[in-house]
Amino acid sequence: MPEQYRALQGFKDILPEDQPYWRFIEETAAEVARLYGYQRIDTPVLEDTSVFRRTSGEATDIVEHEMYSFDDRADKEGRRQNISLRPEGTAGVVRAYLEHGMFKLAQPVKLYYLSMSMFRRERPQAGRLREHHQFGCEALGEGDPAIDAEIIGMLYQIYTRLGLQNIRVRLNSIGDQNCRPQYIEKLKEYYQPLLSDCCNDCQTRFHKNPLRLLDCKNPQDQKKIAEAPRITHNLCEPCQEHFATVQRYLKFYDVPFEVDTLIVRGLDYYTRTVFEFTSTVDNVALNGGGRYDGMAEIFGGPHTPGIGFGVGIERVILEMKRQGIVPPAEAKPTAFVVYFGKSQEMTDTAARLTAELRKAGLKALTTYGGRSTKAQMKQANASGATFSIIIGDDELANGTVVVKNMHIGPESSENKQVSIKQSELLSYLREHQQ
RNA sequence: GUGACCGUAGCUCAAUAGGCGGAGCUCUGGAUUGUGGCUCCAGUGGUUGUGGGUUCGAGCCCCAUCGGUCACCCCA
Repeated sequence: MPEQYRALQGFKDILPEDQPYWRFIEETAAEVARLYGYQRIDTPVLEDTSVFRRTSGEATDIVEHEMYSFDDRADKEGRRQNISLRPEGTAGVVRAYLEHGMFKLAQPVKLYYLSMSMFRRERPQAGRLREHHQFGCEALGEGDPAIDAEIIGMLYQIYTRLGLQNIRVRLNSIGDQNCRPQYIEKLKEYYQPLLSDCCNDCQTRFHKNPLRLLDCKNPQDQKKIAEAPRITHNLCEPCQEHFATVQRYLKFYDVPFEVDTLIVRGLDYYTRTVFEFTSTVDNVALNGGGRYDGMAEIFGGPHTPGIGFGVGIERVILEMKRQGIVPPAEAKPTAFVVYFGKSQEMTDTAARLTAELRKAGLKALTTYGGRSTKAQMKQANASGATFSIIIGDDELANGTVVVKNMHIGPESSENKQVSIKQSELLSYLREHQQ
């Protein structure tokens, strides 16, 4: 296969063998989301670049060097719009909320999206792709901390239903427009005299995005982080109360969370509550989320509090595999029609019976192209079908079929096959399947 | 963007010291001309990622390039 016809770097085909994981996660997530009153939305994969730029923040890594952005073809006036593949889901949903006037509906408006593609031009590695998929929820138009707890509780319930264990839930509050600027000043004051002793990354963080100083993993800086002022000790009164209430409500959902004052998140739009669920194996984030009370105003909309999260489906699948969780398998066929002979009457009969079973809603397979009897039976066996439906010359002559139970093993003395009228096939299968 | 490791059949991997490219699985056919699983036999499948170099001779050594994996950065 010439390399030019391979999938692009960081892009992956999702093969049939992995599809059961996807279906299991999608069905579980959607079911729980509906339980909490969320409604599905799908937004376009392309948006005007400013939708992401203005919300995520100009100086974030995602916007600065990870977006797939390009000029669209020129319109009639020769203008070119710069558009981008979405790197995250929230901005598009908020854009849609405003565009369709959903702020006029009863609030909050609770939306979820399923397996939407996200694109970031990073170097791929385990659990990180250039196209990945997220399931996400956004609750718009409600600032009550109860909804923060609700959304985290819902997420936890989804993981529980998937069978995942040992998931770390980490929670923090990064304040709002009132208290965060003051905290950042305090943090910079603290770091200023230590800066010359900090790693290179931290030196740039200090100027570019001071909150990220707390994110440094360099050993030489850990002590500085440990003694740095905490955001949670510097929240304004309303933020403090909000955070306390979130934690109180969270207990109702039995979520074993820990407050981690060091999680800050990579997007600028977050306010107050932020959270991450991580695998305990490698601490990699399975999802991230938080409150973004200022986003709608960035788009010129009315003040609209909001909170949401995005779950990385590929990462959840990785974690499920690590924990040995096997998703429900695809249903096996009820019947596999085989036929011995190549006459038109024979092939017509096999095709007709197969079609009738399918029209009746049974999962039925058959063979094509007149293979040997043994080969057909092998195919029937490999398909996992409960019954093979066997048609030979004798059956053709008297309008019957042989129904053979493929699940009865070779060592069993149990009767494996019966001859029945073709007209009784459907009712026989309905009666005897599983 | 930085770094490390790895590229042999559809998949998982062999190939003595640089000396005729192999096996298992899968797939196809057969052993049993109308009956699967177990077993046995046979077959299909390769420009050893690509291009150059060293050598009498390169899957193996050297250089380049492309791709993959992993880590850093960052993130889901």
